[in-house]
Amino acid sequence: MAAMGLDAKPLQVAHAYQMVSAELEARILDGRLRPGEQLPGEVEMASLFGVNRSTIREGIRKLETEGLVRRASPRKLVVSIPRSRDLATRSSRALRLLEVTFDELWTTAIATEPLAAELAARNADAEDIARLDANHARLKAATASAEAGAPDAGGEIVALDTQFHSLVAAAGKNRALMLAREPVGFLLYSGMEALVPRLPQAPGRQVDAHAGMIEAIRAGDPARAGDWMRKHIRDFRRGYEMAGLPMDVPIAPLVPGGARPGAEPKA
Amino acid sequence: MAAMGLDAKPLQVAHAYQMVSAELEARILDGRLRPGEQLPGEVEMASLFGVNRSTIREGIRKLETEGLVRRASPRKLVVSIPRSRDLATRSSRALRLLEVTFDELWTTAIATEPLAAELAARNADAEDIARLDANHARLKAATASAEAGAPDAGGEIVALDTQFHSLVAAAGKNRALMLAREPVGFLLYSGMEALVPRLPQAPGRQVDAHAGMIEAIRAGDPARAGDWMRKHIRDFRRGYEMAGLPMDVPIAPLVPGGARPGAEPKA
DNA sequence: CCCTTAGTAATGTCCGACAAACGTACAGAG
DNA sequence: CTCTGTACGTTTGTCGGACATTACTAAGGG
Repeated sequence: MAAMGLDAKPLQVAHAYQMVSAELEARILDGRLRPGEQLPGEVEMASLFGVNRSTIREGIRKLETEGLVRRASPRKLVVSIPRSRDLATRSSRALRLLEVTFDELWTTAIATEPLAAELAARNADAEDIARLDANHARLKAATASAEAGAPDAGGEIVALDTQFHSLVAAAGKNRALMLAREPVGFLLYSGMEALVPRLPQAPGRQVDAHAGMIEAIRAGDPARAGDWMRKHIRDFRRGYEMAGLPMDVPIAPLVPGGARPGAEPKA
Repeated sequence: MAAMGLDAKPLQVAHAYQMVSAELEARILDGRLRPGEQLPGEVEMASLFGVNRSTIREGIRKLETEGLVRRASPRKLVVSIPRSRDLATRSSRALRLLEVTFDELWTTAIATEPLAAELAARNADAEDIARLDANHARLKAATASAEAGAPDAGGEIVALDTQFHSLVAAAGKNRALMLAREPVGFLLYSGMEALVPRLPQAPGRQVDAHAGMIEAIRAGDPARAGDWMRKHIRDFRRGYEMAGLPMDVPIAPLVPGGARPGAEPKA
């Protein structure tokens, strides 16, 4: 019974909890339910949809996970816009599981990050610049303590650098770019963790580049901000090369030291 | 009671179903559970974690929504890598809810799309080019039927254009870039829906640009492929301007014709 | 060896129940 | 009069059990 006129249509049965989430999702997406609006309680929804409360719960769980719905307080369920923070985390996780290489991330970053810097130079307001300054102050402090031989300063430098680039993107006021670059940046800059111990001069160069970029953004000079960013990103790659780190292997391998036997699920 | 030394920490209670999903998620992310591996049934997991089956279900629902787990068949729950398709859909939805403007999307695209074209020219294999050719054939057909006055050809042209750019990105073999550009492209090219009826010559120019790009990719000429893409994207903006469409308003407004009264939730 | 068929087991859904927490209303203290 | 504390009803989170449907499995027949 190979072909009888139909070509392998999925035809997945619609489960009740999926219909609940699909229905609510549709109402949110077409504006019938608007962000901030509160949803009725589980019991009431159960009677509205004509299903059991357990089913409603599973449907809500799906929307909650998708970020279309959020708990304003433990008892208030409100419609909301997915936070880019969460979306970025998800994408970042997926990229890690896909075992993307340094090269893939870097190639993407060299396209997005300079643009973010240029936009920042055009659109940054006083608050953005204050945040960049604050970040830079903390980076200088962390760099100093790293040079003094502090043990855990590397991790903080990575976190601050990641944040710096997010702040630059945020200052650019382009939400599409922010969402697109965030997961890439998050993963790419985490690769610096491996760089710091092998290249002691890296943090110093980084501090200079950040300083130059902040200055260009403050001056409202897009070209200069973009140039600093390009230089900064290229420098990162050069550092990676000099440290002898490979660019064509997963940046964050799934199983660093091999899977441990025992402690298996399903026992 | 403004400041008393603590800065509003969330301190959210950990619910059982959250611990279930968090535990499984941790095992997936550190490699103890590997993609493809099958998970035990709900009853067994319930006894393993010492919670009720309903609780397990809610936890699994979360992982399922996140894409870390998938049903290979209705009875088989396997660990999986989130599909970039799903992630892109989510991000795209979020951008729409955020009411991003044409300008934001376009500015991001002018940075990512040419890069995708360049990478495609470097890395495309025979299958990629075959897919591009197939897409282009269908686009030519749709364009012809649109010029002949077919009613619904506009929608197909949009879908084919969106797919074309995805195919180009896929041919570039950079997964980070694919993930970053997909939601932006999806939303941006959907804006062409409004363009086609007002600018009858647009599809023709589009066909030419796609043809040129495919040719450059086939020839393995990154610079030319990138140039075609830049031209194509700039042309899109020009078309948008010429059609008198605004660039600084949401590309896909949430409430197109105003909210309808009645049919409100919570009756 | 392939196909059919019966049996088993798992999922999806429902029902009912209860403790803990959250919100609210009200009473009392400052 | 405002603030604090308490009592109450409500809602959520979790539990236990139950059932129909339907995948998988394995025995049986061709």
